[in-house]
Amino acid sequence: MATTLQTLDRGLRALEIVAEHAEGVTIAELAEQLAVHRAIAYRIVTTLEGHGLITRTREGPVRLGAGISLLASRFEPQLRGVAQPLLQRLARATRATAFISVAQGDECVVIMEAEPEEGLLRVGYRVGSRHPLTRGAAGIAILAARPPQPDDDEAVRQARTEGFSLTRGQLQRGAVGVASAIASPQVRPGVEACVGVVAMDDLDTDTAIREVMDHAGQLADLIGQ
Amino acid sequence: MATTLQTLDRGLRALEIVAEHAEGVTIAELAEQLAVHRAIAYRIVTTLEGHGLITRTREGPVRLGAGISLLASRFEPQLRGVAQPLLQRLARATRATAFISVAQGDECVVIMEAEPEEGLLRVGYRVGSRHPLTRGAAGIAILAARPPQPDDDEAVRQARTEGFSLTRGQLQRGAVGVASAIASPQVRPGVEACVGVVAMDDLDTDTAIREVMDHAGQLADLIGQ
DNA sequence: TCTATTGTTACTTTTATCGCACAGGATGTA
DNA sequence: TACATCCTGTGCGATAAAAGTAACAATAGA
Repeated sequence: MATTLQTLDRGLRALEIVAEHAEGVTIAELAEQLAVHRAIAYRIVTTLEGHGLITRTREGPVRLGAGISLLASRFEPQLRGVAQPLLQRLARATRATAFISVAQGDECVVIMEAEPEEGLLRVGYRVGSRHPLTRGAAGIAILAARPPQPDDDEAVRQARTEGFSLTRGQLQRGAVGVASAIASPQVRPGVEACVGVVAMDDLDTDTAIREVMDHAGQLADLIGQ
Repeated sequence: MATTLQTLDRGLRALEIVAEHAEGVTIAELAEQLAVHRAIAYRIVTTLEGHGLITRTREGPVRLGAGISLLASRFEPQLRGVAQPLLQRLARATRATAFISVAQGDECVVIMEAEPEEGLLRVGYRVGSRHPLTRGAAGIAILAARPPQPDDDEAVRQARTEGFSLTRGQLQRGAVGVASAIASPQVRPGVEACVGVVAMDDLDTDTAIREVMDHAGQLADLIGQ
C-alpha cells in the first residue's frame, strides 16, 4: 500500500529543516517542527550525523555537515565551480538574473543562480524552486532538447528549431525569460540542463538571446570534455 | 539500545551508493549492494525521489537529483562558488593542490579542492576524505583557531601564535601541508573551516605560507560581509 | 515461443520504531 | 542552597511500520 518509508521520509524532512536554519536548530525545535517526540528526533539526528550530513556543536544546535559537499561534488562535478563565474558574466552582460535549471521528473528545478550587480530592482530566482516543464522558458528549452514527440507544444517545436525559448509572463506577470539547453548527450545521458536569464519586461531580448545561446555553448564545451 | 534508525541508515547508504555511480544504478543493483530485497530498495528509491535527492530516467537507472544542489546551496552558501576561483589561484601560485576543509565532529573533512594545471605529478586530495583533527596541517589549523585548551599539542600552540600550521609526512610519507584557519566567528559561529595546500616534499614553504595566509584572509573577508 | 530479468504492488509476518518514562547536566532565580 | 526549567540522552514494552513473500506486467534476449 504505502510505497514510501515513514522513517526515511522523516529523516529527509529533518535534513531539509536543518538546511533552512543556517544558524542551526536544537533537537527540541526539530522535534516540534517534525511533530514527533524528542526521542525520535534525537535518533534521526544521530543517524544523519553518522553519515556526515549534519554536524553538532557541543551540546548545541544542529547544522548541515560536510557530507553535503561530498554529495554535491558527485552531482554534476563539472558544473559546480566552473559554472558560477560563467553565470556571473551572463548576468552582467544581460543585466538580468542568470540561472541553470535541470529536469527532475516532469518538473524543472533551479540549481544555480547569479544576479547582476547593478540596477535598482533585482529579480531573484530562488535555488530549489520548481515548476512544470511545460511552463516557463527553462522547461520549454529542456523539452525542446528531447527527441520530438507528437504531442509537443507549439512553443516547444519553435524552440527546437531556433535553439532557444522565450516566454513572457508564464511564471510571473511582467517577467520575461530566455533559456537554451546545455547539450551534452555524449557525456551523461539522462542529465538534462539548461541555462537562461529572467528579468522584468525591460529585457533587451536580442542581447539576451545571443548571450544565453553563447553561454549555453560554452557550458556544453566545459562539461563535454 | 540502538540509537540509530535502520531504515534511515539504509536510505542514506542508498544515497551514497547512487552518488558513487555517476552513470546511474538500477534498483536491482542497488538492492544487491544494500543486501536487501528489491521491494525494499524500490521503496527507498521512491522515498528519496519524493525529496528530489535522486531522479530516475524512464524505466532506467537512478542517479543523483537536483535536491542535492539545493542542500549544497544552503551549506555555507557564501563559500560555494566564490571560493573555487580563489582556490584555483592559490593552486597556481603555489604549484600545489589547494583545499578547503571543515571540522566535522573530531575529524577534518575536505569539501573543496583545486589542482595546479602544470606539473608532471599531481597530488590529489579527495573531497570527502577525512582524518582526525589532531593530525595534518588542516586539523591543526582548525584546533589553533579554537580557544586555548590546557591539553593543546605543541604544534597547535605554535600554529596559534604564528597563524598557520605546517606538517610533514603526518598523513602521507613525503607529503607536506600548510594550512590556515578561515576566521569568521561573527558570521556563523560553529562553522570551522581552513584553507591550505598540500604537495610533495618540493613545496616552496615560504611562498606557500605567504599565499595560504593571504588567501585565508581573502576568504574570511568574502564570507564575512 | 520460451526464459530471464526488472519494476511494481498486495498481503502476511515480524521486528524495528514509537512514545513513555526517567536520569543527568546546564542555566537561571529567589 | 534550594528550586525550577530547559535541554540531551537512554532503557523498555506495545504496536505500528517495515520486511519479506508472492505474484503480475513489461521488456529483452535466446
